[in-house]
Amino acid sequence: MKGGRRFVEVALSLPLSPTYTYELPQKFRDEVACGSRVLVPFGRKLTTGYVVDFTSQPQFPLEKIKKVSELLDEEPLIAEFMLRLTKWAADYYLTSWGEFIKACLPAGINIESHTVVSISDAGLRWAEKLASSEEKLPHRFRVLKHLQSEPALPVKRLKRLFPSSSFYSSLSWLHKEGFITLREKLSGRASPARRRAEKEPFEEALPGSEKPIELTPLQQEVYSRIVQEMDKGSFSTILLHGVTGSGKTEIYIMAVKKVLAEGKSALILVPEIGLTPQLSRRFGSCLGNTVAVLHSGLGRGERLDEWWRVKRGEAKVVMGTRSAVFAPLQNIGIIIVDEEHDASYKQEESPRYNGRDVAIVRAKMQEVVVLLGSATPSLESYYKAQQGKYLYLSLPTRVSNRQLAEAEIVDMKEELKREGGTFLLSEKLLNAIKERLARKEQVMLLINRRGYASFLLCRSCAYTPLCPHCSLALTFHQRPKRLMCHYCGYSRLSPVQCPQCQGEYLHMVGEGSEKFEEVLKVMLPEEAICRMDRDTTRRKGSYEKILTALAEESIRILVGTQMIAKGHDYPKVTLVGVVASDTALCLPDFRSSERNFQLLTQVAGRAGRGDIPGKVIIQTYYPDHYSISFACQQDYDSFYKQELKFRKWMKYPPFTSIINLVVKGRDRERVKKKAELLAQQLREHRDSSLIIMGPAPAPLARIKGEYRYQLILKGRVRTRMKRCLQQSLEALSSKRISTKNLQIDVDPMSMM
DNA sequence: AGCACGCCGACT
DNA sequence: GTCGGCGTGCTC
Repeated sequence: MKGGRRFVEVALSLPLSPTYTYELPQKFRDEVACGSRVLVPFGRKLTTGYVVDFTSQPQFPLEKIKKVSELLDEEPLIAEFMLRLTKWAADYYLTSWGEFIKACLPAGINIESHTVVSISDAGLRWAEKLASSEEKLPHRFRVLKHLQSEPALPVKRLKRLFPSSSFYSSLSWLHKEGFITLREKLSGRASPARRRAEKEPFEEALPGSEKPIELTPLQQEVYSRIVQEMDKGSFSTILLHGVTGSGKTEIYIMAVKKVLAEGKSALILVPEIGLTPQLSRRFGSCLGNTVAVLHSGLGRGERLDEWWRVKRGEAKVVMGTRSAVFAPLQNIGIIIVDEEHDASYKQEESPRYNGRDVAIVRAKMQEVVVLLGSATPSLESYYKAQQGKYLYLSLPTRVSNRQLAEAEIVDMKEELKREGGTFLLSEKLLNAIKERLARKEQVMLLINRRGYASFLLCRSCAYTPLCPHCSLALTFHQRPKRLMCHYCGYSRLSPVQCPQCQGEYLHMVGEGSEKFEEVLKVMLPEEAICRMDRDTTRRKGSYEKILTALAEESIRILVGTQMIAKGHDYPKVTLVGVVASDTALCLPDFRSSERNFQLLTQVAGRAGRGDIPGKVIIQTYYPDHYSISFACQQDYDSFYKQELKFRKWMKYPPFTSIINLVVKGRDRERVKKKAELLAQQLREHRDSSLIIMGPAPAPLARIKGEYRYQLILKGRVRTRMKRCLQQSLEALSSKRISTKNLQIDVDPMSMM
């Protein structure tokens, strides 16, 4: 059946949903398989595509079908089940298949062409003539003049030099007249270099070099239950709900060792690998160099090396961030998702997906157990467990009979009535800090706001500098003195005077981590105080540096944002203080209570991990809020019940799904009208599952110049609903879905 | 996404 | 007339 292999269906690494048909030259017919990477002509360009199917009867007119230019690999890089997984993801998240396939290959491996412009002899002569006339030239001649001095310039760069919407018409005019030549140049061929990364932390460690793990009876019980589930050899989801310090890591390691002993491989997902150096170190020392680490912090070469180690089967354990869910592991035995509630599993750029949810689907496709672990499970996972869809296992106590930290609430309303009371530090917290320091212990202080002041306010005209792209006030930073948007990253120098009325007094409202650090240093001048937030950990290695200093006790007080709440284990930290614990509650996010509860519980978990009992002091203006009081009591179940009630009252049941319609484009106002039209059409479909459709609450409504609409569905995103969405979109753009101006971000809260 | 094409008002 | 702005449609 050679004829059946004459044409291939190719998914392109572009945001285009359909697959394209190409003719396969005879010489490739025996080698190409599904999952092969090929170089194909597309429009004027050459681009990388992925073979997803073979046909003998193309749907497309034969005379318009082009030929595959090149076969890029001897063996298909994408395994069959990866094609299935990415196809599922593309359908589910309404993104192109090719983009998802691209996401499961190491960055930079693809080959693309870019157009290079050169000036011709005729063009040079013409440009000479132009040089004499100095009056403002038409766009195309300005471009031509610029090319005089450049032998060859990529179109992309030229476009950036002459930004105008008529750029392409100028270019095609110059081309038509023969003044320029256009060439396609290939780029991006990254050879699978066999360069070993230096400073390789796991290189020396041999498997089993650490002393054997001893499980407590409770851990043993949970582990046996997991083993029982794994031995069934089929798909199931386990939710491991273990309080902070209950020893989930030991269980992960045991499960991975079991899988390795059976000759299978394991995948471990963590929220942000840089934030859990302890965890990756433990895995490394227990399992040796069979562990590959995949995360965005790696350089291109390192990433490629690690990827190939996995692909070749040299590395049997992959530990990585969300993108590692697409790691090319063969014969997988278990998938572990640590801190499954963490928001960083969600990728906010295209292709948008949730690593945890893709992990569950992968586990289902490969018929293995997926273990979701957390001290504060997401509402949706807990809900599934309650429904019996997930197996629920819990570790309600800490190891070594250690108690959970005792928590105390300070009502800041009362504190401010007191003489000498300040916004930032209550008398109680200050005294507690002094007490711990006198005992040579360590303190962690959480202030969940970066920068120096939340915003500036002119005292004479009440002007507040806002982000030009988002509907948010700019945060004032002291070092360097800049105004920054914490949503989109926009930043500019801070004005000295009010830009509106030239008033001299710009009042600073709301304190951030920078200011808090300053205040502390004044109050406790003798102490070694360190701040840890996005601003102080931007440089590579600075994060580890701070944590090492903390471990060596050269830091006595660590001040920081939520970054300090992540899984650290420092036995000398006996006090955790939370300053203004309500900032998270004031966000326009229906998950804000849940996030607040999770943050407080996680940070409280940092206290008392050694032999000395820990203490948590929470300063708040809302001492009665359930997310705070239940976090203090470490009572997840009560919180869960309360939150469920709250969401039902808000019409956001736990099984709600959200579809964000992200609308962007130069003329945003007009596109916004389009989105409104779409909303109208969707409402006319009268799908019973659709309950709310409208602009997302500010400031979610406008981020980075995009407008967001939200579609809130009762229940998960069902096929029927998706079909309706697709139809409406197609009707709207009259053709296929274009992700150019209308992006869909499906944020389903429940799966399977 | 990247690019071509065609329409339209504005202005040499 | 042509320039530049903008919307629309196509790429196997």
